[in-house]
Order: sequence, then C-alpha cells, then structure tokens
Amino acid sequence: MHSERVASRSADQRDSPRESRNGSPTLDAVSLAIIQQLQEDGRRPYAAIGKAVGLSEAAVRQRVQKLLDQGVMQIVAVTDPLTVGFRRQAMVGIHVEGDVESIADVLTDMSEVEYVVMTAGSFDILAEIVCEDDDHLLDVINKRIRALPGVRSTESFVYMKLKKQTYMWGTR
Amino acid sequence: MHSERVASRSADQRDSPRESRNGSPTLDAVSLAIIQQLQEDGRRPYAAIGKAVGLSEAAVRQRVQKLLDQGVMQIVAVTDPLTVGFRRQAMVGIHVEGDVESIADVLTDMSEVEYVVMTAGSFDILAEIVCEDDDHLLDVINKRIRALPGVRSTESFVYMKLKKQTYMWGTR
DNA sequence: CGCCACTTCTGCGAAATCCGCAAGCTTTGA
DNA sequence: TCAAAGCTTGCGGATTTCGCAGAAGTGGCG
Repeated sequence: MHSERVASRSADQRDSPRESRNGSPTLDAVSLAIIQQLQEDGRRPYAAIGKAVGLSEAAVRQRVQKLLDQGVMQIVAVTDPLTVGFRRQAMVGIHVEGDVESIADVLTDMSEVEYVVMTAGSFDILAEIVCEDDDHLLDVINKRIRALPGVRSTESFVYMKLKKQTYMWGTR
Repeated sequence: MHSERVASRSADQRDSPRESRNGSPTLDAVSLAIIQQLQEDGRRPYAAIGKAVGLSEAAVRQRVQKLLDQGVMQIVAVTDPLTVGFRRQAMVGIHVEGDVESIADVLTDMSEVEYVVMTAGSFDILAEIVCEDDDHLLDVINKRIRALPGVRSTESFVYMKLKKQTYMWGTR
C-alpha cells in the first residue's frame, strides 16, 4: 500500500553526494521537504513528516538525525529576546582591515554574539548582539569588538522593536 | 517526591499578568527556564523539561502550549539558507521618512523578508531578505522596497558566509 | 471570613510516538 | 561482480504525548 509514493523517485532527486563549494553537502529534494515540514513545526512526528514527503517513518528519522548531526539544521525554540524581557539587542556593522574571516571567528566565540555573517556590502561583517543591559552592550561593543586588531571601525544599530522573524523559506 | 521544588514559588516570580509596554506578558522564571531547555533542544520531552525546571510533565506541556499559542516562542528547524543551497540572502538597511512602523509593516508582509527590526541607528529599519537568485534579490530591493513611498534610501549587504547562528541567550 | 470563579498543577490511564533492530531490495560506484 | 548506501517493512518495548478529573492556590466580593 505504498502506491501513491513519489513514483519510484530515483537518481535525479536522490542525494548524489556532490558537494557545494563550501564543503557542505547539497541537499536533495526530500531532505529539503523534511526541513520544510520542521520549519512549520519543529515537533512534528516522524510518521507525519514521512507521509508528507513520501518516506517511511524510519527513513525520516534517519535523515533528521543526520541533518542534526551534520549541523545542517537545528531544531530549537526561538523568541524575541526583547519581548521575553530583560535584554538589549543590537546589530553591529564592522569594517575590517586584513583578514575578515579571522575577525569573524573571534566574534563567533563571544557568547553575547548570536549571529555573525560576512557580507559584500560596505560592512565586512554584521554581528547581532544580545546583552543584559546598556552597560553590558556598551562594554561588548567598545571594549571587546572595537579593541580587536583588524577592526577599523564599527557602527551600531540598537534594536527598538522586532517586527518579524520567520524560518519559512522554502514554503513559498 | 517533589521535595526539591523551587521552594513554593509564588507571587513574585509567578505570572502576575502585568504587561510589558508592547502588550506581551512578562514571563516568570519557570517559563524562562522552560524556554531555555527548548533552546538547547526543541524536541526535548516534557518530562525531562519538567524534571529540570521542577514541574510536572502535564504542567510543562500546558505552559509550552500557551507560549506557542501566545506567539512568545516558536519551535522550528533553522538552517543556513546559503548552505542549504540555492538562494541569495542580504541584509538591507533602510532610511525612512515619515512613519517608520507602517513601512516596517509592509516589509513584514513580504514573503521574501525573513526578519524585520526597527532600530535606533543610522538606519531606521533592518530587513533580512532570502531570495532565489540575484535577479530575484535585485527585483525585491529595487522594485519593491525602494519603490515604497516613505523609503528615502537603502543600503544592501549581500551575505557571503554565515558564521554563527544561535538561540542560546539565557544559557549564560 | 466564607464562597465562588479562575487558573495552574498533579496524577492517572490510554493512545501515539520514538527507537533500535533485522531481513530484503535497489542503486551506485569501484 | 562486489561492497556500500539508503530505503522499506515489520516488530516489539520503552518512552512520550494527550486528555481529563481532582486538588490546590489566588483574587474578588459580600
């Protein structure tokens, strides 16, 4: 009774483990569909996901586990820290001279930094920071980020209000 | 055998439904602890969470459900769209003249926009965009965002590489 | 103080889910 | 042709989820 399966899907949309340039495996359509299911509801049972993507419960379980192990995906609770209460948040744009990635690595190791991305705009790096209060924020930006060798200058954007936060790409 | 409970927690850290200015309820310490557990693992069973925060399984279940219903928290799979494959991503800083919030609302309704925050920096709004490809990105920025009445100017930061993405505030 | 409405927590069974495992099949690649 | 991967089906047992009834704490009010 597995007649309505995806018509003996094979080869093309299977996971030929071709690698994208950055070393992470390219995902096939089925894994993408699984991720999409979990973007809608991170606790959705494996059987339900399997039905949606045309895979057995066990197969979904294996795939999800692998995606988690590989770090391709994480299943977590997300909130708006500002709503949750007691915190100051800001985006910091950073101009770097020299090796951008090494600076980014340092930022990554800071616990107050939640988000680090290297960009092609006028900033070399964007980093999102979550702090206890204004003093803490000031300390992180001025004492710890600006002090890094290679950081030429920074510009801060203190968050006033988070209007949207979704994880639904692929659902379009 | 629930002796090591949080010492008859009452009143102060309970959820006296005092509202923070933006209308969302202030969370008590227990809910915060629950969220923290789910930030570490969005699929962690209720019983395990209950043991960690000093509540019964059923109570945790109710709380989590309420947090989800209220929109305070969501449990989802998150990925790096760039790693996942076929997409262009950018942060766009926007200078607004006139009503900032109404512009932010319009952005919020765009499916390509994943993240919208009003800031106190030189930009009035920061918006993160996820697109199919360069053409799509260009289209969204030039035709749809820049065209909005009230948008004075924009600056784009195309993502090259996502270095960090966590949801672990409160775990410090 | 007593009563009531309301909310939250607890303590159950019952149902559903998760998890590991085994045997068989197909495709891929060396 | 053989080995490796990945999927499927099937299966119990352990765990988790779920719904519900009852207990317990709170706040309003006469």
